[in-house]
Amino acid sequence: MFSIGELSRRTKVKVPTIRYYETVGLLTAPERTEGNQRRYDRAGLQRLNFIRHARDLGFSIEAISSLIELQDHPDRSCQAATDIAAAQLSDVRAKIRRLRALEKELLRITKGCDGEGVSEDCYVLTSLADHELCERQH
Amino acid sequence: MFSIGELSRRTKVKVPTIRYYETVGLLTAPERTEGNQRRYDRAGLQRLNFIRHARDLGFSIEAISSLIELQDHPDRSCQAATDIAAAQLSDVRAKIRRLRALEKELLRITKGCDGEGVSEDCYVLTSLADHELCERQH
DNA sequence: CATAATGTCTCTAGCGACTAGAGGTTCAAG
DNA sequence: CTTGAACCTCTAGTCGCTAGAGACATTATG
Ligand SMILES: [Zn+2]
Ligand SMILES: [Zn+2]
Ligand SMILES: [Zn+2]
Ligand SMILES: [Zn+2]
Repeated sequence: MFSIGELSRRTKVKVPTIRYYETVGLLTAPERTEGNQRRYDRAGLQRLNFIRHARDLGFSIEAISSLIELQDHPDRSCQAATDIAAAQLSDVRAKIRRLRALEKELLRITKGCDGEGVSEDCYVLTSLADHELCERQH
Repeated sequence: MFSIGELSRRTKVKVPTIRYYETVGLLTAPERTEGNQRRYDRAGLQRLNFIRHARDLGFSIEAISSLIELQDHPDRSCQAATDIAAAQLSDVRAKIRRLRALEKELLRITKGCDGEGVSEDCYVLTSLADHELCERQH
């Protein structure tokens, strides 16, 4: 049995975030002391570690909710879990593709000016004003 | 002189977004008709195109504000503009690095289960519960 | 010229995932 | 028993929009 601060230290999740997870239903409300303070057990710790790991991997709160729901029913098919993970992977890949396109254009833009000149002739500003100068879509 | 709807059509920026840009000071308030409706000119169109392009490249509203400020003073040094663009590039690259690490782990995780089994034995769920299974930091 | 349809106005609230702060209570150490 | 850190709830702010309500303006058609 440990306090919210202790749980925070062990999971590296900030105290207000833990309370936030409780209000949105990701964490079930733990026991309280007589003085109304939260006390967590090993199960609470594990659950929060799960949440933190999934958040670090970019899963949404909603997705994590579904995953936890599944975890709580060991006999159910895990199809939903693999679907969620696959969706997350393709999401990440889409983001990478987009960012790579941005990187390309930003590289061209930053290379075009050394910052020694004056705003009027700046390639950075000119490029931003005209998408036609871009090599690809983004 | 054209309406906000016309401006929206020409720039592909939604009407409420245009109004939002005005409230946060990105767009200067345009003239109004007698009936209080906004009327834009060519300069307004150019400015909004600039904003949209910069937003598409991931610049923050604040960064765009600075860039526009600079654009309005053609005689100033453009150092700030190149700094902002360089910062944006390194930001994008940091995001790419992070997402690539996520992609790696998510690939491992999704490969580990075909979704045919049961929640209890699911590699997706097990992996999320234990960061030790991850090959790298993320 | 009257009406109807579409466009526009302001204002407020909501999204996701927190984060910060105020003002008050409880706990643990000395 | 006192002190100070940790805890409590509640509200509001972050970013960049987006959606909706209810009212007014403009434009197209008959
Ligand atoms: Zn320059
Ligand atoms: Zn472009
Ligand atoms: Zn599985
Ligand atoms: Zn991990």
